[in-house]
Amino acid sequence: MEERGSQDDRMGDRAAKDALFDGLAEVAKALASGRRAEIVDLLAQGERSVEEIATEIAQSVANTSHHLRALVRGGLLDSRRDGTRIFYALANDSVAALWAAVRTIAADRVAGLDKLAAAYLGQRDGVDVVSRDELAARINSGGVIVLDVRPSAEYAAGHISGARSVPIAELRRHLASLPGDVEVVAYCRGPYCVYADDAVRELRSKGFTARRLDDGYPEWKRAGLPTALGA
Amino acid sequence: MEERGSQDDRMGDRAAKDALFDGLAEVAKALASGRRAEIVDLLAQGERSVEEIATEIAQSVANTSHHLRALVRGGLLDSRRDGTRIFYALANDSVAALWAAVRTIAADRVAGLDKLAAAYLGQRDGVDVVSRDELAARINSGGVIVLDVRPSAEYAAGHISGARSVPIAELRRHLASLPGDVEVVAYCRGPYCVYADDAVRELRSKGFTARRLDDGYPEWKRAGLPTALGA
DNA sequence: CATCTTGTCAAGTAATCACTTAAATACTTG
DNA sequence: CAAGTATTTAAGTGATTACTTGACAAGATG
Repeated sequence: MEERGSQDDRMGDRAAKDALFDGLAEVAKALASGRRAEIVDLLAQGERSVEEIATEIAQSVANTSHHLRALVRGGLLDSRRDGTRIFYALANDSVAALWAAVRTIAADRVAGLDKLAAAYLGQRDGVDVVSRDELAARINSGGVIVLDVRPSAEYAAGHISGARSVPIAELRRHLASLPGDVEVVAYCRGPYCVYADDAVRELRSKGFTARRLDDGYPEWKRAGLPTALGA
Repeated sequence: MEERGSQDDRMGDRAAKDALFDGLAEVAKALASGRRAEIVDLLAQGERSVEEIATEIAQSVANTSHHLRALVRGGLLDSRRDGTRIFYALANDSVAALWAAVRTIAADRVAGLDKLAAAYLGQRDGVDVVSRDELAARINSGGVIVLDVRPSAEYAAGHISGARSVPIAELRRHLASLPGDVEVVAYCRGPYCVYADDAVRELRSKGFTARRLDDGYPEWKRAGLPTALGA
């Protein structure tokens, strides 16, 4: 049995401090798994049922349910029941801020993340980006076509004002209806969503001038830029 | 057999996506331990050597070194050598933002965190708080005494402009020199630092009007409010 | 009510993590 | 270069975590 120094006594109980910081770390623990990070990234688009989430992250429903519980315990998610389904959503805006901070730090400072991103998103050499602010200005001044290449349900739940819904799977079908002399900007779920990169590569290979928004719809909305609802 | 959109492609994507999000989750993993959270909270005050950190979190130097490596790997810390010592510091401002987001979510939404905080900091019922902005205004208009109750080395490394250094251990000695008719505001390392709470309780028990700043020096500095250096 | 759908819980296994002690490095100073 | 200090690495152990399969619980619907 070791005796605590007088310094520790003045600082309060060591065990209590440890417990408090363990409690604070619970929040980080909730995000400390690639699968749970995928869930948060997905739910930044809007609420989803357990089954939808399980499909999206390619895990069993039981395992997904387990992860969701961990995220709720960490305070990152809320759930609500609607009929036989339970829908999960981000608890509030500070969760989106937390996820954004994690992404920023990872992109700036985690060794090898650029390679992992390239492996998933494809070579980004040919994919130029537009910032939110630049795109907002271009939309106002005209002369740009904005494509929302997410699944159409996500477009319906909220999209950039003036954007056209062209899910990536249907892009080929819409190529003919795009004017060839206007720049196209594609966007999707966020900086680590593959749809916009794929769309830009496809468009460029067909002779269009195309770039991607450097992040996605959630960031656009969070920045207070104009959005619209419905089909 | 090169079919686009075949199952093989999707499975390849899946592995790459998992790897990418595992990489993003590395950042959260770095914070996902109470001891590492304590380290980040401490380093928000400024850089520290391994030994100082080990003492502060009450762990062996070897174990602390291990935790520090994990934090560096997650991109949260940088280190520099000075003579025989190695000093660690937060890598940049987004790490402070990350830690602030974690604290906000934990305080708002983690069940039982209020009890853990009370157990460490003591009952906060009698400890009223002042916001940063209110304190900044009060300092400008005069009529308030600001006490920095952190160890004097931390005061020297940076403090709120106009604050007086009164380490908590020396508070009793300074009581006589404080005017009884002016409000006293104490601050320390942050919302989960115990010094300011202890100081306010001590001052109030001696008849002073006293409150604590609701967060601490790092948040003050991050908000761009006036600071000063040196003794 | 019985039955269906959706989601959660339980038990088990392999992998990872936190911490310990002991030894090895990296640098400074004599 | 040798000695000394500060920090990292290695090896080992008990605890925790992620995921699997199979069973169970809560509502919705006929």
